[in-house]
This record gives sequence, C-alpha cells and structure tokens, in this order.
Amino acid sequence: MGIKDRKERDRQEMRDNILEVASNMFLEEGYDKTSIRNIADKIEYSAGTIYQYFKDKDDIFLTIHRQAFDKLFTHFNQIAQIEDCFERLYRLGYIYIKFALENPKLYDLMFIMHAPMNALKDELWDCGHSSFDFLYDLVQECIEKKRIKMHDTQATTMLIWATVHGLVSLHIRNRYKMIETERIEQIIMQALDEMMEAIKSPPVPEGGANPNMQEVDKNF
Amino acid sequence: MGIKDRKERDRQEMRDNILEVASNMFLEEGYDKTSIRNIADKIEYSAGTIYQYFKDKDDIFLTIHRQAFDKLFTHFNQIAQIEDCFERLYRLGYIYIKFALENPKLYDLMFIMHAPMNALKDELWDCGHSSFDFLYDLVQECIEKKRIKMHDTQATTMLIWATVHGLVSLHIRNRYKMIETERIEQIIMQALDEMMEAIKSPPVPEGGANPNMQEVDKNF
DNA sequence: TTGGAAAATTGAACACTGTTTAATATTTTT
DNA sequence: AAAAATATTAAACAGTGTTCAATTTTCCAA
Repeated sequence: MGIKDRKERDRQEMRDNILEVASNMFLEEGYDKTSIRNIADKIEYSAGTIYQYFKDKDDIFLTIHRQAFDKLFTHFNQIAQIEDCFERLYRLGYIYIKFALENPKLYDLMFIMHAPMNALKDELWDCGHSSFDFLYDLVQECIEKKRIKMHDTQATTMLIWATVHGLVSLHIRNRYKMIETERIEQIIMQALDEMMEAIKSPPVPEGGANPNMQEVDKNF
Repeated sequence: MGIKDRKERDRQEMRDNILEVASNMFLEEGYDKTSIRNIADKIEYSAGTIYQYFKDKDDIFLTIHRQAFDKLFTHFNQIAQIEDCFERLYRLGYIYIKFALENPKLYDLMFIMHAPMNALKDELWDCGHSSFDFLYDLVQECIEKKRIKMHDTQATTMLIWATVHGLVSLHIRNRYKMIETERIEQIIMQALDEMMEAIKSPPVPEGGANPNMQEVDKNF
C-alpha cells in the first residue's frame, strides 16, 4: 500500500514546487505579470498540468496567501509571555511592523495585492479575521485595566490596526517619496512610539483626590 | 484659422470621451479587466484610435489619477479659513475620510490600485507629494503652537496620514469584515476623533507657574 | 472644383494571457 | 501482457496590449 503514499507525497511535492515558484513570481513581478505558462515553464511542465494541482490562478494565490498569514501568526507567539498588557500591545505593533518591513513584498501580497478577488473572498479573509480578534482581545484587556485612555474597544482596535497598516502600506507602496529612504524605517517605528505614547493612560497620582490631576508631586 | 482651433477642440473632446469611459470602467471593473478594446467599443471607435490620443493604457490611467487628486485638493480648500490650527487639522482629517468614504473606488484608484506602475512613477506621485507637504505644514504649525503633544514633525505627519489612510483603505479593501457594515463608517469617524483627542496637548492648570502654560489671560 | 497632401481611422497581425479538452504517454492493477 | 487508471501534453478558444500598413476622411492650394 506504499504506492498510494508515494503518489500522495509526489503530489504534495509537485504542489509545493508550484507554490514555491509561483510565490517568487508573485512577490517579484506581481499578480498580473505572473502567468500560468511562466510558472509551468519554470517547473518544466506544460501549462495544463498546473490545473491538475490547482483549480485556477486564484487558488494558487490564495494558498500562498494563507501560508503567509501562518507565518505572521508564528511571530505573534513571541509576545505571549509578556505580563503587562500595554507592553504586550506595544510589542505586537512592533512585531507587526517589523514583519512588514522585513517582508515588504509578502505583506503587499497579504494586505494589498490583488484586491478584486473573484471568489473565496470570504474564506480568504478568515485569516485577517483571526488577526483582528487577537488584537481585539488585547485592546479589551488594556481598556479594562485602564492602561489606555480609550473606551470603545472596536473603534480602538480599528484605530491601532489602521495606524500600523497605514504606516507600513504607504511605505511598501512607495508613498513616502518625500522622506529620505534611510530614515523611513526609523521614522515608522518612531511614529509607532508616538502613537502608543499618545493613547497611554496618564499616570495616576498616588494619593490624590483630584481625578483630573496629572504629573503632580513627582518628588524630584 | 478657426479650423485648427476646432481640431484642437475635437481632439480634447475625444480625449475627454476616452477618459470618461475609461474612468467608469477602471472604477467599476478595476485596472486589469478594463481593456483598450472595451473602451474603444464603448466610444464606437477601433482600438488603434485610442493610441492616437494616449500613449498606452497607463497613460490613460495616470491622467485619471491626476484628475482625481485635483478633485481631492479642491475639497481641501474648505478648511482654509479656519483660524485654529488644531481644528483645521481635525477638519482636514474629516474631509479626507469623507472623500474616501464618498468616493471609495476613486480613492482605491488613487492610493491602492495598480501599484507596480511601469513608468512615470515618479511624476505620478508628485500629487501625493503635494498632499504630504500640505499636511506637513499644518502639523508643523500645530507643533509650534503646542496644540499637539508631538515634537517630530515628519514622524507626526506620517502618523496622521497613515492613520486616516489605514482607516479608509482597510475599509475600502473590505478588511473590516468583522464589523457590522452599518457601523463601519461611524466607527471610522469615531476612530479619527479618538486619535485627534489622543494627540491633543493636555490642558494646563490655570494658575500655575508652569512654563508650558498656554492660553492664559485671555480676558474673558 | 479638383488634386494632392495631411491627418484620422481601421483591421489585421503579433505575442501574450487563463482555461478547457481531446489525444497521448505513463503508471498501476488485474 | 492487457486493461484500467492516472498524468501530461499540445492544440484550441477567447481574450489581452500594442503596432503598423492600408484605407478613409479632412483640409488647403491651385
């Protein structure tokens, strides 16, 4: 019964081979300029064979898309053991941006490229859905523990996600022409810092009765 | 000598006609699915004729792109007469988001669609450059007058732009699947409010000897 | 008004694209 | 070794952006 196993292995190997080649082409040339025939050429098969392993071009794209999200999620695990929720939120933002800056083309593929998805659009964004939930829970914790000054969890989650996404996507799509290339990455991180600082709850005076009081009696 | 004038008029009319039709198709179907032949069909000319009026498909796209930025700039003029710079900044964000929500497909075309531009990429983004400068100057004023708590103009400009762009682009590219459709636009505006509130300089206690004091002795 | 030059328009051609399918080649099972 | 199942291919279809020789239309001078 080993033949079926080997066949299954061969099939998976072929799939991986196609994904590997297609992934490189998507990342290097973009969706449009990646053609089935070019993929087929590179793996030294005819174009028709591709359709034995993937339903269509979108199927290939979506598989790569899914794998990319798995990769991002792996990075998220780094913050699991951080005690303080605000610090955890900050690190999450940092990791997200770092991932995007280190894998700009992959990020583009995940969040920007090829938006008018023909089908499977719902299934596709389940990955994004998980991302959102992950951030949502963290934001909720920060709000409950009054570590950030916001109150609406949904709006705040959106705000934070939008900010980091905006920062990196404008960079990736070359919209920061006005800033010296060398400084961009540093400034993006600085912008993250400023945002986190801005949303942080002000320190509460230790014995004070004034609810609006701030930064009084710092004793130095 | 009126013939040359009329010819010039006819030429411009033809160009406008092509742009009108192409614009609708780009907005409705996206870049890929808009073909020169389809444009030609709709204006009842052959495909070759298009090339008498535009260098290539990108030339058509970039012309529409430019016009879209002109449209956005027109809206920006609304805030010119607002005295208070922080209020002006807030209104600018509001107008930007409003424009994006009212013209989602146009916004997509301007900021997201068709990123791997073949040529003219530099010229293209001059419009974006102007946008950035406009915002930059305003942020600088807010920093100088200590109306926002930030200090680095470049990082803050980037942060604000990225935030509003992130908010609307995630919406436009359908990335807010997890939020009820009816609430999204309201929440986006709420997120803008929260961001503006978060970056605003804190009120200074009234009678203090605080060197950071501001808006004292207003006599009313 | 007519003839020739200039300009505008066309349709065919080229080299691509994603996808389907009938024919062929290979591998597995009987 | 024959039959069945599977894998691969080449050809075809309808589409794409773009170019170009041939044709039609428009213009202006004789």
